[in-house]
Amino acid sequence: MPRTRLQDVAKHAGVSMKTVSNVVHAHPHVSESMRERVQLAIDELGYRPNAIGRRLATGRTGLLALALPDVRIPYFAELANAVSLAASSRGYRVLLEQTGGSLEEERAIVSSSEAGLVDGVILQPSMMSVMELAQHREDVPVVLLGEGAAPLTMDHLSVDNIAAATRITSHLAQSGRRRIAFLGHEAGGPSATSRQRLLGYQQGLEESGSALDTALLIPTASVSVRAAADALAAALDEGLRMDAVVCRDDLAAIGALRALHERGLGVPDDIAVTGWDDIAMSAFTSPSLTTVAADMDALAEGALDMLTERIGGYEGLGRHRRVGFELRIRESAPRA
Amino acid sequence: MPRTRLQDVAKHAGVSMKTVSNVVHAHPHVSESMRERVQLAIDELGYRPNAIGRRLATGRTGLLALALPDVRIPYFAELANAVSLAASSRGYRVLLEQTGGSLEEERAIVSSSEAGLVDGVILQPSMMSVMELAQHREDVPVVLLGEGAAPLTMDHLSVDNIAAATRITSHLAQSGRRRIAFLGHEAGGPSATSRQRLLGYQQGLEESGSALDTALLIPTASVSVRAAADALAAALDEGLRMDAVVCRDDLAAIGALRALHERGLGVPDDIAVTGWDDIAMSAFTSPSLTTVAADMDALAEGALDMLTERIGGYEGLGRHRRVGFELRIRESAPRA
DNA sequence: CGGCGAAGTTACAGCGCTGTAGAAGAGGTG
DNA sequence: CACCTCTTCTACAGCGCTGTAACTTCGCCG
Repeated sequence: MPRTRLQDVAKHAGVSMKTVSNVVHAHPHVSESMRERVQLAIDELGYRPNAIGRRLATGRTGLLALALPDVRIPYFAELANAVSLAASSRGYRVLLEQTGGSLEEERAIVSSSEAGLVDGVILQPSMMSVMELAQHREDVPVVLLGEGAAPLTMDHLSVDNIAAATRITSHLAQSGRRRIAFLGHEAGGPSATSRQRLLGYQQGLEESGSALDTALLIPTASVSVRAAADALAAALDEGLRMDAVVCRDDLAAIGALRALHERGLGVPDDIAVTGWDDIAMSAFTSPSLTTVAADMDALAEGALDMLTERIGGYEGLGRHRRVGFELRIRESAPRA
Repeated sequence: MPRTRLQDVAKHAGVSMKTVSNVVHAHPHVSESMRERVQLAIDELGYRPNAIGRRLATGRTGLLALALPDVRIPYFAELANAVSLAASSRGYRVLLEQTGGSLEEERAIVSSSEAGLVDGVILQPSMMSVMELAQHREDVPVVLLGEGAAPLTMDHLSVDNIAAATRITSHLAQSGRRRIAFLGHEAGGPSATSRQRLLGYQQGLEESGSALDTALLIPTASVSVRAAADALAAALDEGLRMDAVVCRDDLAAIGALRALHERGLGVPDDIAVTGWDDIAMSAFTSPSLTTVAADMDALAEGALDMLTERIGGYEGLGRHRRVGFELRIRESAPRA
């Protein structure tokens, strides 16, 4: 049997479709008696408005796409959670799109062959270049997240990774560490994120008067716990010595903890370790991780704000905003 | 300026709208010359079909809702990833709905006031009762995931948690453990999942001839690393002794590792620990975790299969399927 | 007591697309 | 060459809803 439609309710109540529509959406200018009559008909027929019909008529879908590499990476899970909450508080629902960090998938997101499905897109690019992003068709508003460079024409939210890396490196230097390694940038050319963290690391070393020793830069085959553990293990086994490791992210830090533990090296006594992202787990590793925590709520709220403004018709140039961060000092790299 | 519509392309190419539609969807019975002519018009005008219009006309949206408590919990992130991949291989896209484990949110999912938005729902319920689930309006196909009891009328996929808990408990007993504790069921009345794992734990003890000591049942205030660490620490500090801990999930196990480490207890030498879910992290904790791994791909594929069958019109009774699991034996509870 | 504005309600034309039925054209047969 | 069968294409009516404009009441003022 076909579902009851607005029309059926209207007929049943003996009123126009539009009046039923007004009752459903609690529009003003509907008399109390009419509201009751229509509501009765709605209840009797068990009417539920059809989302698609409305969406077609209004042109708004109430849907946002959130495109990120992989929700299994804890940072992105946190992001998905924050965006999802921020979206639903504004009446939007979130379509989860995993790009797997692949160029094709990212391209598919920004120039989807189908239009009109989502009102806006929140994209955390990892492969697309600025130029390519800039050339995307302006059909749907896009907010960019993350550390990559963003075109002037698009909204962008990021954390000042250079500043954060400088801070965390300085923190290690101030607590007396002298040979501070960096672990976890991609072996096959660092991502924009890794690059910024490396720059900040370098700046932190300079500010504290330490020399940069490129031997202390330990790349990994991929962004994963295993790759980080393997890479650090190999470096140690080859005789590389250090008294601190700035890790590209918490996953790498967890890999580092594992590799150090296996070799009987104490953290933080022999080697201090820092992570990045403040994933839930980082408070519970042994030792717990000193890490950089981005203001995730500000990130999600900011993205939603910019996106809703664009959806609302704002046409200005791209806004490039930074959200805050803080160091969470825990056991793996305590204060001096 | 308004977007170009099917109609515009049709006019531009001097053909009917339907022909353009046929070209767009690569329907058969379109001559080659016509296809070229229409394609040219499409390219010239930069036409992109509007998803909503089609959805209204066909009645299918190509959207599925995935409702789960919280993507930040690693198990659910893995699930979201698997479902998302399985869905996109079938041409569906996934709407992420977080219920926060709250009854209201779960109810809102199954009896959403808006119809027609999604073609189907995959729901991992945590609070709703069988009866309540059964009474939901039959507007949209639903597949249930997880260990809760499911109504006969609805499709359901689960892992045999009792069998798995029996296996992992037996594993501990076989490796010589005698005082095996259970950590992590909810203090305020265990969830269906915890209940089954407890039952399996009990059965595993029985099969190996160990007595059940209810003092070894250690509930936690919530399902989290912190709560588990706190609960186990408190139990140890009160003098409770054990030589193994079956944890409700990997998060609890990580909390346990932490609590044991702080007290100088060796894992697995003094106390063996097992987890559940085989989250990515569990291979990299120190020691790495012996854990139960559900066949996540089978779970996602199975859910999609059942859902697409329902969407395709299957009207039979609910199918209740089990997916496999295996023990991943790692350092925290090695083979005897 | 006619006239006027506001409140409440209705009719109708789309939003952009597809399914159906059938027209037009191409090709083959007796 | 009339007739029939395919194939290709078109016209049109929705899918379920909302925005707009117009219409009807009604209370109230001069």
